[in-house]
Amino acid sequence: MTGVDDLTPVAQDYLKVIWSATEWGDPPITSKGLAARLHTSAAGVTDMVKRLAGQGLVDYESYRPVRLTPAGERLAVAMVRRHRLIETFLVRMLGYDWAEVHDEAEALEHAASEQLIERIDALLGHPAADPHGDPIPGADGTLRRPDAMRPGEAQGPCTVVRVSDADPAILARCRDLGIVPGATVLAAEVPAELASAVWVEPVSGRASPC
Amino acid sequence: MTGVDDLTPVAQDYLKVIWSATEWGDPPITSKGLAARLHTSAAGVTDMVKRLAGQGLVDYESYRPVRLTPAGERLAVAMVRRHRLIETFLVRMLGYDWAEVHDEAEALEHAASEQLIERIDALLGHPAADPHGDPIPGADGTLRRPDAMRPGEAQGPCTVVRVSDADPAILARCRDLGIVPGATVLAAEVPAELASAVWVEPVSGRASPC
DNA sequence: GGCCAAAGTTCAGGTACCTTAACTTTTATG
DNA sequence: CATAAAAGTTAAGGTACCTGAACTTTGGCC
Repeated sequence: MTGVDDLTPVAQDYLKVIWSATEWGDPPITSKGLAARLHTSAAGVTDMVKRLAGQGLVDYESYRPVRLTPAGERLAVAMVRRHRLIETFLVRMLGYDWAEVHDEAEALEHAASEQLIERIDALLGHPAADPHGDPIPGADGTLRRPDAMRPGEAQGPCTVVRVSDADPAILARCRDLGIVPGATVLAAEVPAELASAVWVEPVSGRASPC
Repeated sequence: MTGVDDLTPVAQDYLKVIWSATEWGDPPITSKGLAARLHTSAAGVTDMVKRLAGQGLVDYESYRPVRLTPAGERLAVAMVRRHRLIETFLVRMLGYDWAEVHDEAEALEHAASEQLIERIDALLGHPAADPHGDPIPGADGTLRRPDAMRPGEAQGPCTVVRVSDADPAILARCRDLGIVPGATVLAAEVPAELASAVWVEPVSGRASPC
Protein backbone atom coordinates (compact mmCIF):
# COMPACT_ATOMS: atom_id res chain seq x y z
CA MET A 1 0.00 0.00 0.00
CA THR A 2 2.40 2.67 -1.13
CA GLY A 3 0.09 5.31 -2.56
CA VAL A 4 -3.44 6.52 -2.69
CA ASP A 5 -3.88 5.11 -6.20
CA ASP A 6 -3.64 1.58 -4.85
CA LEU A 7 -6.90 2.08 -2.97
CA THR A 8 -10.38 1.70 -4.39
CA PRO A 9 -12.35 4.95 -4.59
CA VAL A 10 -14.58 3.68 -1.80
CA ALA A 11 -11.62 3.01 0.47
CA GLN A 12 -10.26 6.48 -0.33
CA ASP A 13 -13.56 7.97 0.78
CA TYR A 14 -13.66 6.02 4.03
CA LEU A 15 -10.17 7.13 5.02
CA LYS A 16 -10.85 10.73 4.14
CA VAL A 17 -14.09 10.83 6.13
CA ILE A 18 -12.52 9.11 9.15
CA TRP A 19 -9.65 11.60 9.12
CA SER A 20 -11.83 14.65 8.54
CA ALA A 21 -14.09 13.76 11.45
CA THR A 22 -11.42 14.56 14.02
CA GLU A 23 -9.75 17.46 12.21
CA TRP A 24 -11.50 20.19 14.17
CA GLY A 25 -11.52 18.55 17.56
CA ASP A 26 -14.48 16.20 17.30
CA PRO A 27 -14.21 12.65 18.67
CA PRO A 28 -13.44 9.66 16.40
CA ILE A 29 -16.26 8.80 14.07
CA THR A 30 -18.70 5.97 14.67
CA SER A 31 -20.29 3.56 12.23
CA LYS A 32 -23.41 5.66 12.21
CA GLY A 33 -21.49 8.78 11.26
CA LEU A 34 -19.67 6.96 8.50
CA ALA A 35 -22.92 5.52 7.16
CA ALA A 36 -24.49 8.98 7.10
CA ARG A 37 -21.60 10.76 5.42
CA LEU A 38 -20.99 8.01 2.90
CA HIS A 39 -24.68 7.46 2.11
CA THR A 40 -24.53 3.77 2.80
CA SER A 41 -25.97 1.34 5.31
CA ALA A 42 -24.56 0.54 8.74
CA ALA A 43 -24.01 -3.04 7.63
CA GLY A 44 -21.97 -1.88 4.69
CA VAL A 45 -19.81 0.21 6.98
CA THR A 46 -19.02 -2.73 9.25
CA ASP A 47 -18.14 -4.75 6.17
CA MET A 48 -15.86 -2.09 4.73
CA VAL A 49 -14.21 -1.14 8.02
CA LYS A 50 -13.21 -4.75 8.50
CA ARG A 51 -11.67 -4.73 5.05
CA LEU A 52 -9.70 -1.59 5.85
CA ALA A 53 -8.59 -3.13 9.16
CA GLY A 54 -7.41 -6.16 7.20
CA GLN A 55 -5.27 -3.85 5.10
CA GLY A 56 -3.76 -2.27 8.19
CA LEU A 57 -5.31 1.12 7.51
CA VAL A 58 -7.60 1.40 10.54
CA ASP A 59 -7.73 0.05 14.07
CA TYR A 60 -11.08 -1.53 14.68
CA GLU A 61 -12.78 -3.20 17.62
CA SER A 62 -16.41 -4.24 17.47
CA TYR A 63 -18.84 -1.62 18.75
CA ARG A 64 -16.09 1.00 19.01
CA PRO A 65 -15.31 4.08 16.92
CA VAL A 66 -12.78 3.62 14.12
CA ARG A 67 -9.31 5.16 14.20
CA LEU A 68 -6.72 5.43 11.49
CA THR A 69 -3.38 3.66 11.76
CA PRO A 70 -0.31 5.72 10.78
CA ALA A 71 -0.46 4.10 7.33
CA GLY A 72 -4.13 4.95 7.03
CA GLU A 73 -3.55 8.49 8.19
CA ARG A 74 -0.84 9.06 5.61
CA LEU A 75 -3.19 8.01 2.81
CA ALA A 76 -6.11 9.95 4.28
CA VAL A 77 -4.04 13.13 4.36
CA ALA A 78 -3.04 12.57 0.75
CA MET A 79 -6.73 12.40 -0.19
CA VAL A 80 -7.51 15.54 1.78
CA ARG A 81 -4.69 17.29 -0.07
CA ARG A 82 -6.20 16.22 -3.37
CA HIS A 83 -9.65 17.33 -2.41
CA ARG A 84 -8.60 20.77 -1.21
CA LEU A 85 -6.28 21.48 -4.11
CA ILE A 86 -9.00 20.52 -6.57
CA GLU A 87 -11.52 22.72 -4.78
CA THR A 88 -9.13 25.65 -4.87
CA PHE A 89 -8.44 25.03 -8.54
CA LEU A 90 -12.11 24.87 -9.46
CA VAL A 91 -12.84 28.13 -7.66
CA ARG A 92 -9.84 30.08 -8.88
CA MET A 93 -9.50 28.79 -12.43
CA LEU A 94 -12.95 27.64 -13.43
CA GLY A 95 -15.16 30.17 -11.71
CA TYR A 96 -16.92 27.75 -9.40
CA ASP A 97 -18.78 29.18 -6.48
CA TRP A 98 -17.48 28.60 -3.01
CA ALA A 99 -20.67 26.80 -1.99
CA GLU A 100 -21.03 24.45 -4.94
CA VAL A 101 -17.52 23.15 -5.43
CA HIS A 102 -17.54 20.29 -2.98
CA ASP A 103 -19.31 17.58 -4.96
CA GLU A 104 -17.31 18.20 -8.11
CA ALA A 105 -14.06 17.87 -6.14
CA GLU A 106 -15.40 14.76 -4.46
CA ALA A 107 -15.63 13.04 -7.83
CA LEU A 108 -12.42 14.36 -9.37
CA GLU A 109 -10.20 13.51 -6.41
CA HIS A 110 -10.50 9.81 -7.23
CA ALA A 111 -9.56 10.28 -10.87
CA ALA A 112 -6.73 12.81 -10.73
CA SER A 113 -3.21 11.45 -11.00
CA GLU A 114 -0.46 12.43 -8.63
CA GLN A 115 1.10 14.33 -11.51
CA LEU A 116 -2.03 16.37 -12.11
CA ILE A 117 -2.28 17.24 -8.42
CA GLU A 118 1.29 18.51 -8.35
CA ARG A 119 0.73 20.54 -11.51
CA ILE A 120 -2.36 22.12 -10.02
CA ASP A 121 -0.47 22.85 -6.81
CA ALA A 122 2.30 24.59 -8.75
CA LEU A 123 -0.12 26.50 -10.99
CA LEU A 124 -1.92 27.83 -7.91
CA GLY A 125 1.37 28.81 -6.26
CA HIS A 126 1.24 26.15 -3.52
CA PRO A 127 -1.79 27.55 -1.69
CA ALA A 128 -1.89 27.12 2.10
CA ALA A 129 -5.66 26.83 2.40
CA ASP A 130 -8.67 25.99 0.26
CA PRO A 131 -11.56 28.42 -0.39
CA HIS A 132 -13.25 27.46 2.89
CA GLY A 133 -10.11 28.10 4.91
CA ASP A 134 -9.23 24.46 5.40
CA PRO A 135 -5.46 24.02 5.39
CA ILE A 136 -3.98 22.10 2.45
CA PRO A 137 -1.54 19.39 3.53
CA GLY A 138 1.87 19.43 1.84
CA ALA A 139 2.96 16.77 -0.62
CA ASP A 140 4.98 15.28 2.25
CA GLY A 141 1.92 15.05 4.49
CA THR A 142 2.75 18.00 6.74
CA LEU A 143 -0.18 20.07 7.90
CA ARG A 144 -0.31 23.35 9.76
CA ARG A 145 -3.51 23.41 11.75
CA PRO A 146 -4.69 26.99 12.39
CA ASP A 147 -5.25 27.66 16.09
CA ALA A 148 -8.79 28.95 15.76
CA MET A 149 -11.82 29.16 18.03
CA ARG A 150 -15.60 29.37 17.66
CA PRO A 151 -17.28 32.79 17.58
CA GLY A 152 -18.91 31.98 20.92
CA GLU A 153 -15.52 31.64 22.57
CA ALA A 154 -14.17 34.90 21.18
CA GLN A 155 -14.95 38.55 21.76
CA GLY A 156 -14.81 41.68 19.65
CA PRO A 157 -13.36 41.83 16.15
CA CYS A 158 -12.15 38.53 14.70
CA THR A 159 -10.71 37.29 11.45
CA VAL A 160 -12.70 34.47 9.89
CA VAL A 161 -10.32 31.54 9.54
CA ARG A 162 -12.57 28.80 8.27
CA VAL A 163 -16.15 28.00 7.36
CA SER A 164 -17.16 24.34 7.41
CA ASP A 165 -18.23 23.04 4.00
CA ALA A 166 -20.24 20.20 5.49
CA ASP A 167 -23.56 21.89 4.68
CA PRO A 168 -23.84 23.80 1.37
CA ALA A 169 -26.84 25.78 2.61
CA ILE A 170 -24.92 27.15 5.59
CA LEU A 171 -22.00 27.86 3.30
CA ALA A 172 -24.22 29.89 0.98
CA ARG A 173 -25.66 31.89 3.88
CA CYS A 174 -22.21 32.68 5.22
CA ARG A 175 -21.13 33.84 1.79
CA ASP A 176 -24.15 36.14 1.54
CA LEU A 177 -23.34 37.62 4.97
CA GLY A 178 -19.70 38.16 4.07
CA ILE A 179 -18.52 35.53 6.52
CA VAL A 180 -15.66 34.21 4.40
CA PRO A 181 -12.06 33.34 5.28
CA GLY A 182 -10.01 36.51 5.68
CA ALA A 183 -13.00 38.73 6.47
CA THR A 184 -13.25 40.57 9.78
CA VAL A 185 -16.43 40.13 11.83
CA LEU A 186 -17.56 40.88 15.34
CA ALA A 187 -17.79 37.59 17.24
CA ALA A 188 -21.18 38.49 18.66
CA GLU A 189 -22.63 39.20 15.21
CA VAL A 190 -22.31 35.73 13.79
CA PRO A 191 -25.84 34.27 13.76
CA ALA A 192 -26.25 31.45 16.27
CA GLU A 193 -27.25 28.87 13.66
CA LEU A 194 -24.08 29.56 11.66
CA ALA A 195 -21.69 29.83 14.61
CA SER A 196 -20.97 26.13 14.82
CA ALA A 197 -19.73 26.15 11.22
CA VAL A 198 -17.40 29.14 11.66
CA TRP A 199 -13.89 29.36 13.12
CA VAL A 200 -12.31 32.70 13.96
CA GLU A 201 -9.18 34.22 15.44
CA PRO A 202 -9.22 37.47 17.47
CA VAL A 203 -7.83 40.33 15.44
CA SER A 204 -5.40 41.39 18.19
CA GLY A 205 -3.69 38.02 17.96
CA ARG A 206 -3.45 35.43 20.72
CA ALA A 207 0.30 35.77 21.18
CA SER A 208 0.26 39.40 22.39
CA PRO A 209 -1.69 39.57 25.69
CA CYS A 210 -1.52 43.34 26.19
CA MET B 1 -30.83 6.15 -20.01
CA THR B 2 -30.90 9.87 -20.44
CA GLY B 3 -27.28 10.86 -19.87
CA VAL B 4 -23.75 9.63 -19.75
CA ASP B 5 -23.74 9.85 -15.94
CA ASP B 6 -26.27 7.03 -15.74
CA LEU B 7 -23.68 4.63 -17.16
CA THR B 8 -20.98 2.88 -15.21
CA PRO B 9 -17.43 3.98 -16.07
CA VAL B 10 -16.87 0.62 -17.72
CA ALA B 11 -19.94 1.01 -19.92
CA GLN B 12 -18.79 4.53 -20.83
CA ASP B 13 -15.47 3.10 -21.96
CA TYR B 14 -17.04 0.37 -24.06
CA LEU B 15 -19.26 2.82 -25.91
CA LYS B 16 -16.42 5.23 -26.52
CA VAL B 17 -14.13 2.52 -27.88
CA ILE B 18 -16.84 1.05 -30.09
CA TRP B 19 -17.58 4.48 -31.54
CA SER B 20 -13.95 5.49 -31.96
CA ALA B 21 -13.14 2.33 -33.88
CA THR B 22 -15.14 3.44 -36.90
CA GLU B 23 -14.42 7.16 -36.70
CA TRP B 24 -11.71 7.17 -39.36
CA GLY B 25 -13.18 4.64 -41.73
CA ASP B 26 -12.23 1.35 -40.09
CA PRO B 27 -14.78 -1.48 -39.88
CA PRO B 28 -16.86 -2.13 -36.72
CA ILE B 29 -14.80 -3.46 -33.84
CA THR B 30 -14.69 -7.11 -32.87
CA SER B 31 -14.54 -8.69 -29.44
CA LYS B 32 -10.81 -9.14 -29.83
CA GLY B 33 -10.29 -5.46 -30.54
CA LEU B 34 -12.42 -4.46 -27.59
CA ALA B 35 -10.55 -6.83 -25.30
CA ALA B 36 -7.21 -5.41 -26.44
CA ARG B 37 -8.17 -1.75 -26.11
CA LEU B 38 -9.92 -2.22 -22.80
CA HIS B 39 -7.27 -4.49 -21.30
CA THR B 40 -9.70 -7.19 -20.44
CA SER B 41 -10.42 -10.77 -21.45
CA ALA B 42 -12.51 -11.90 -24.40
CA ALA B 43 -14.90 -13.55 -21.97
CA GLY B 44 -15.39 -10.29 -20.14
CA VAL B 45 -16.16 -8.54 -23.41
CA THR B 46 -18.88 -11.00 -24.34
CA ASP B 47 -20.35 -10.57 -20.87
CA MET B 48 -20.30 -6.78 -21.02
CA VAL B 49 -21.51 -6.49 -24.61
CA LYS B 50 -24.55 -8.54 -23.68
CA ARG B 51 -25.22 -6.20 -20.82
CA LEU B 52 -25.00 -3.19 -23.14
CA ALA B 53 -27.30 -4.93 -25.63
CA GLY B 54 -29.76 -5.49 -22.79
CA GLN B 55 -29.73 -1.73 -22.16
CA GLY B 56 -30.42 -1.04 -25.82
CA LEU B 57 -27.07 0.62 -26.39
CA VAL B 58 -25.56 -1.83 -28.89
CA ASP B 59 -26.79 -4.27 -31.49
CA TYR B 60 -25.21 -7.62 -30.89
CA GLU B 61 -25.31 -10.98 -32.60
CA SER B 62 -23.08 -13.85 -31.51
CA TYR B 63 -19.78 -14.07 -33.40
CA ARG B 64 -20.39 -10.71 -35.11
CA PRO B 65 -18.84 -7.28 -34.61
CA VAL B 66 -20.68 -4.90 -32.27
CA ARG B 67 -22.49 -1.80 -33.48
CA LEU B 68 -23.96 1.07 -31.55
CA THR B 69 -27.67 1.76 -31.54
CA PRO B 70 -28.70 5.41 -31.97
CA ALA B 71 -29.05 5.65 -28.18
CA GLY B 72 -25.60 4.14 -27.71
CA GLU B 73 -24.09 6.43 -30.30
CA ARG B 74 -25.49 9.50 -28.62
CA LEU B 75 -23.87 8.53 -25.33
CA ALA B 76 -20.63 7.50 -27.01
CA VAL B 77 -20.34 10.88 -28.71
CA ALA B 78 -20.93 12.58 -25.37
CA MET B 79 -18.01 10.64 -23.93
CA VAL B 80 -15.80 11.50 -26.88
CA ARG B 81 -16.67 15.16 -26.34
CA ARG B 82 -15.65 14.88 -22.71
CA HIS B 83 -12.42 13.17 -23.53
CA ARG B 84 -11.34 15.65 -26.17
CA LEU B 85 -12.31 18.72 -24.20
CA ILE B 86 -10.39 17.44 -21.20
CA GLU B 87 -7.35 16.69 -23.35
CA THR B 88 -7.46 20.17 -24.82
CA PHE B 89 -7.83 21.67 -21.36
CA LEU B 90 -4.89 19.74 -19.93
CA VAL B 91 -2.63 20.79 -22.78
CA ARG B 92 -3.64 24.43 -22.94
CA MET B 93 -4.16 25.23 -19.26
CA LEU B 94 -1.98 22.76 -17.38
CA GLY B 95 1.01 22.45 -19.64
CA TYR B 96 0.59 18.79 -20.47
CA ASP B 97 2.48 17.44 -23.42
CA TRP B 98 0.58 16.41 -26.49
CA ALA B 99 1.87 12.83 -26.19
CA GLU B 100 1.18 12.22 -22.50
CA VAL B 101 -2.28 13.65 -22.05
CA HIS B 102 -4.35 10.67 -23.09
CA ASP B 103 -4.30 8.57 -19.91
CA GLU B 104 -5.04 11.49 -17.64
CA ALA B 105 -8.08 12.41 -19.75
CA GLU B 106 -9.14 8.78 -19.79
CA ALA B 107 -9.50 8.85 -16.00
CA LEU B 108 -11.00 12.32 -15.64
CA GLU B 109 -13.69 11.87 -18.28
CA HIS B 110 -15.57 9.49 -15.97
CA ALA B 111 -15.47 11.87 -13.02
CA ALA B 112 -16.19 15.25 -14.62
CA SER B 113 -19.73 16.55 -14.32
CA GLU B 114 -21.65 17.92 -17.26
CA GLN B 115 -21.32 21.34 -15.68
CA LEU B 116 -17.54 21.08 -15.53
CA ILE B 117 -17.36 20.01 -19.16
CA GLU B 118 -19.41 22.99 -20.27
CA ARG B 119 -17.28 25.36 -18.19
CA ILE B 120 -14.12 23.95 -19.73
CA ASP B 121 -15.64 24.27 -23.20
CA ALA B 122 -16.48 27.93 -22.57
CA LEU B 123 -13.11 28.71 -20.99
CA LEU B 124 -11.35 27.27 -24.03
CA GLY B 125 -13.57 29.23 -26.40
CA HIS B 126 -15.48 26.21 -27.77
CA PRO B 127 -12.54 24.58 -29.53
CA ALA B 128 -13.27 22.68 -32.75
CA ALA B 129 -10.55 20.08 -32.35
CA ASP B 130 -8.36 18.58 -29.63
CA PRO B 131 -4.55 18.78 -29.63
CA HIS B 132 -4.28 15.77 -31.97
CA GLY B 133 -6.66 17.26 -34.48
CA ASP B 134 -9.61 15.09 -33.55
CA PRO B 135 -12.84 17.06 -33.91
CA ILE B 136 -14.72 17.83 -30.69
CA PRO B 137 -18.43 17.02 -30.90
CA GLY B 138 -20.82 19.79 -29.90
CA ALA B 139 -22.92 19.64 -26.74
CA ASP B 140 -25.83 18.67 -29.00
CA GLY B 141 -23.91 15.73 -30.49
CA THR B 142 -23.10 17.32 -33.83
CA LEU B 143 -19.74 16.49 -35.29
CA ARG B 144 -17.94 17.95 -38.29
CA ARG B 145 -15.70 15.23 -39.65
CA PRO B 146 -12.71 16.71 -41.53
CA ASP B 147 -12.44 15.37 -45.05
CA ALA B 148 -8.84 14.24 -44.82
CA MET B 149 -6.65 11.64 -46.51
CA ARG B 150 -3.51 9.66 -45.71
CA PRO B 151 -0.12 11.04 -46.80
CA GLY B 152 0.18 8.13 -49.26
CA GLU B 153 -2.95 9.27 -51.09
CA ALA B 154 -1.85 12.90 -51.36
CA GLN B 155 0.85 14.70 -53.29
CA GLY B 156 2.92 17.80 -52.64
CA PRO B 157 2.40 20.21 -49.77
CA CYS B 158 -0.29 19.27 -47.29
CA THR B 159 -1.68 20.59 -44.04
CA VAL B 160 -1.57 18.07 -41.21
CA VAL B 161 -5.14 17.63 -40.04
CA ARG B 162 -4.83 14.92 -37.46
CA VAL B 163 -2.36 12.57 -35.80
CA SER B 164 -3.77 9.45 -34.16
CA ASP B 165 -3.20 9.29 -30.43
CA ALA B 166 -3.55 5.53 -30.31
CA ASP B 167 0.20 5.02 -29.81
CA PRO B 168 2.05 7.52 -27.57
CA ALA B 169 5.43 6.57 -29.09
CA ILE B 170 4.29 7.47 -32.60
CA LEU B 171 2.76 10.64 -31.24
CA ALA B 172 6.07 11.65 -29.67
CA ARG B 173 7.97 10.97 -32.90
CA CYS B 174 5.52 13.03 -34.92
CA ARG B 175 5.89 15.88 -32.45
CA ASP B 176 9.68 15.75 -32.76
CA LEU B 177 9.42 15.86 -36.56
CA GLY B 178 7.02 18.77 -36.48
CA ILE B 179 4.15 16.68 -37.77
CA VAL B 180 1.43 18.35 -35.73
CA PRO B 181 -2.05 19.55 -36.67
CA GLY B 182 -1.83 22.79 -38.63
CA ALA B 183 1.75 22.22 -39.82
CA THR B 184 2.54 21.99 -43.52
CA VAL B 185 4.45 18.95 -44.74
CA LEU B 186 5.27 17.35 -48.08
CA ALA B 187 3.21 14.18 -48.41
CA ALA B 188 6.20 12.18 -49.57
CA GLU B 189 8.28 13.18 -46.56
CA VAL B 190 6.14 11.58 -43.87
CA PRO B 191 8.07 8.46 -42.77
CA ALA B 192 6.34 5.25 -43.82
CA GLU B 193 5.95 3.94 -40.26
CA LEU B 194 4.17 7.13 -39.20
CA ALA B 195 2.03 7.56 -42.30
CA SER B 196 -0.79 5.36 -41.06
CA ALA B 197 -1.23 7.58 -38.02
CA VAL B 198 -1.33 10.86 -39.95
CA TRP B 199 -4.18 12.53 -41.86
CA VAL B 200 -3.56 15.44 -44.22
CA GLU B 201 -5.34 17.79 -46.61
CA PRO B 202 -3.67 19.16 -49.77
CA VAL B 203 -2.74 22.80 -49.29
CA SER B 204 -4.50 23.89 -52.51
CA GLY B 205 -7.84 22.67 -51.14
CA ARG B 206 -10.06 19.99 -52.66
CA ALA B 207 -12.85 22.36 -53.61
CA SER B 208 -10.86 24.38 -56.19
CA PRO B 209 -9.77 22.01 -59.00
CA CYS B 210 -7.76 24.59 -60.95
C1' DG C 1 -14.80 -28.31 -49.69
C1' DG C 2 -12.69 -30.12 -45.49
C1' DC C 3 -9.67 -28.78 -41.86
C1' DC C 4 -7.29 -26.04 -38.57
C1' DA C 5 -6.11 -21.86 -36.25
C1' DA C 6 -8.14 -17.86 -34.57
C1' DA C 7 -11.97 -15.82 -32.63
C1' DG C 8 -15.80 -15.97 -29.74
C1' DT C 9 -18.76 -18.02 -26.16
C1' DT C 10 -20.11 -20.52 -22.03
C1' DC C 11 -19.31 -21.93 -17.53
C1' DA C 12 -17.73 -21.82 -12.92
C1' DG C 13 -16.05 -19.05 -9.74
C1' DG C 14 -13.90 -14.69 -7.51
C1' DT C 15 -13.83 -9.72 -5.53
C1' DA C 16 -15.71 -5.34 -4.00
C1' DC C 17 -19.39 -3.32 -2.57
C1' DC C 18 -24.13 -3.01 -1.52
C1' DT C 19 -28.88 -4.24 0.55
C1' DT C 20 -32.47 -5.95 4.07
C1' DA C 21 -33.62 -8.48 8.05
C1' DA C 22 -32.63 -10.55 12.27
C1' DC C 23 -29.80 -10.53 15.98
C1' DT C 24 -26.50 -8.63 19.82
C1' DT C 25 -24.26 -5.04 22.41
C1' DT C 26 -24.02 -0.51 24.32
C1' DT C 27 -26.02 3.52 26.45
C1' DA C 28 -29.07 6.55 28.41
C1' DT C 29 -32.55 7.20 31.54
C1' DG C 30 -35.98 6.71 35.16
C1' DC D 1 -29.41 -0.87 38.12
C1' DA D 2 -33.03 -2.61 34.96
C1' DT D 3 -34.57 -1.90 30.66
C1' DA D 4 -35.72 0.11 26.27
C1' DA D 5 -33.93 2.58 22.50
C1' DA D 6 -30.01 3.26 19.73
C1' DA D 7 -26.10 1.52 17.66
C1' DG D 8 -23.66 -2.09 15.67
C1' DT D 9 -23.02 -6.79 13.75
C1' DT D 10 -24.07 -11.04 11.29
C1' DA D 11 -26.18 -13.50 7.69
C1' DA D 12 -28.01 -14.16 3.28
C1' DG D 13 -28.15 -12.60 -1.01
C1' DG D 14 -27.63 -9.26 -5.17
C1' DT D 15 -25.00 -6.59 -8.98
C1' DA D 16 -21.13 -5.33 -11.89
C1' DC D 17 -17.23 -6.76 -13.47
C1' DC D 18 -13.44 -9.84 -13.83
C1' DT D 19 -10.73 -14.37 -14.58
C1' DG D 20 -9.24 -19.07 -16.63
C1' DA D 21 -10.59 -23.21 -18.82
C1' DA D 22 -13.35 -25.76 -21.86
C1' DC D 23 -16.15 -25.61 -25.65
C1' DT D 24 -18.16 -23.85 -30.34
C1' DT D 25 -18.12 -21.15 -34.46
C1' DT D 26 -15.91 -18.79 -38.19
C1' DG D 27 -13.02 -18.16 -42.09
C1' DG D 28 -8.75 -18.74 -44.75
C1' DC D 29 -6.15 -22.06 -47.13
C1' DC D 30 -4.55 -26.26 -49.55
